Amino acid sequence: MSRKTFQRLSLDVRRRSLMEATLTCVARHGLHGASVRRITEEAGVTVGLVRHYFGSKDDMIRNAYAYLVGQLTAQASESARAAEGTPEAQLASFLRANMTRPNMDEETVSLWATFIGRVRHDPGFAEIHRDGYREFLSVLETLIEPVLIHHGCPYSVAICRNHAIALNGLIDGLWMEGAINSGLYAQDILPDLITGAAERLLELPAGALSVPDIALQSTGHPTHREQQSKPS
Amino acid sequence: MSRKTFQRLSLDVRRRSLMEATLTCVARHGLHGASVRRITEEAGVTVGLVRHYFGSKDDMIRNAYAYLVGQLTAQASESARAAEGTPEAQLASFLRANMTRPNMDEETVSLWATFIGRVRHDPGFAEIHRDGYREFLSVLETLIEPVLIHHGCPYSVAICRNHAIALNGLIDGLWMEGAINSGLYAQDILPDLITGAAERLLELPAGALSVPDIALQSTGHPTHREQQSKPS
DNA sequence: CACACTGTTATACAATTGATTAATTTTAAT
DNA sequence: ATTAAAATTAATCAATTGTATAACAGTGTG
Repeated sequence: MSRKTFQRLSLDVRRRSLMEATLTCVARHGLHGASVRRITEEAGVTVGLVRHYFGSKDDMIRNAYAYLVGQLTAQASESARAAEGTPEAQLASFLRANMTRPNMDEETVSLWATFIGRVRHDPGFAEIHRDGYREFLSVLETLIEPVLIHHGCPYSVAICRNHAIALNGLIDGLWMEGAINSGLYAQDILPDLITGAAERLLELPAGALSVPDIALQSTGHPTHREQQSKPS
Repeated sequence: MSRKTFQRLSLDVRRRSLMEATLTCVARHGLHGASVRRITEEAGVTVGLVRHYFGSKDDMIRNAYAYLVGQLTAQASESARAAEGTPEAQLASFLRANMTRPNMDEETVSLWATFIGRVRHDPGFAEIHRDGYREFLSVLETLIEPVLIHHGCPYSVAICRNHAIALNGLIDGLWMEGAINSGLYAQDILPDLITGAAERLLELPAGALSVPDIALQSTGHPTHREQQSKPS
């Protein structure tokens, strides 16, 4: 009967491995089914390590949530930065990125929702959520501002912020319902749908955010844009 | 040591009492903290009744989720029906109702999010969610249609449906982020914010959905509408 | 009033939970 | 090679979990 062989990993690597295993288990079995044993088995280690790297299971889960939110906001900022070209193209690319993989992913949404449910009663979760939300709003404002100015729309910090709040609501709602997708509509209508909706929300001329020939390869659907998204 | 005295309640009453206790516990402690013992204590009964009224704890929770979704959609339909007057006033009233109590309630949102997190991996939950979502979309389409027609907007079933999807996303997102409210803005800017956003989303003339003097008492804020929506 | 029915309580049970501790093994420094 | 530090395992703990079962008690029926 020999002991399990193991590797000593650096603090960062091991911590991240445990947090990712935590997220995997929470997504798969819910918060209630994500036991320390399942998580550590998923990470390929034994239970004792939880205490060693995090004080407790709850602490590990909080850290995993922060890790998830960090990934999400980083991904969002990334999508925004990656898009080049006009401010319109950047905003459009950001919106479309949130309606396609990998950003719009059912497992991620499940995770996100599960944690959101704990925000109300756990101050630690609340802080993590608030920071992520603030960051997302900030990114949106940065993207919206030059578009409004460029089109000579009525502009002020307050207007821009209100637009960001509304647009964030739209993104969140479509992101969630779209990812969970109940089969009531095809998911691939969403990129065009949100583009049109954003144009109207910001009172831009129709088509202001639609793809200008090139420039949107990064969304994954470069070639076919067409009929289905035309509400008018 | 005497036994606990008790009342024999009708099947419906007892079942509902157990489901409500379940929702209370899930909201307060999360799915993982909502044990059979806590739930039955909350309901004022002993653990054995779970097996008697529901086959298992999981079955009870599924039923509680369906009960919650039923309440939510009923509340939404109610808000829609309660509003009288022009189609614009009805839609406006519906939107505002979703941005104010009792519809916009942090505990309800927490519950909703917690359950959404299980939709992906539990077919029972998925079906319940889909039915609720379909109902909500249907209500929205019914409200949107006459408004579009009345304003001579471009109209078709497909257009109306796309508008409903977008508007539903907007409502869901704002409802959730607003209820959780992280203190990044005042919650009471939301009724006016969503009204304006909906006007632009549907390409209605500015002010088409703003309160026409009376007609909106049912939202709970009849008298003061104005100044506070300026975040700056 | 006695009866049967069943809603309800009380208790027991095996399984799982998160936490703790001591014994080991890896790793790096000497 | 030796040694010391610490990362990791393995085993144990009391507490809690969901379920099952038998005893009890309230309710309406004859």
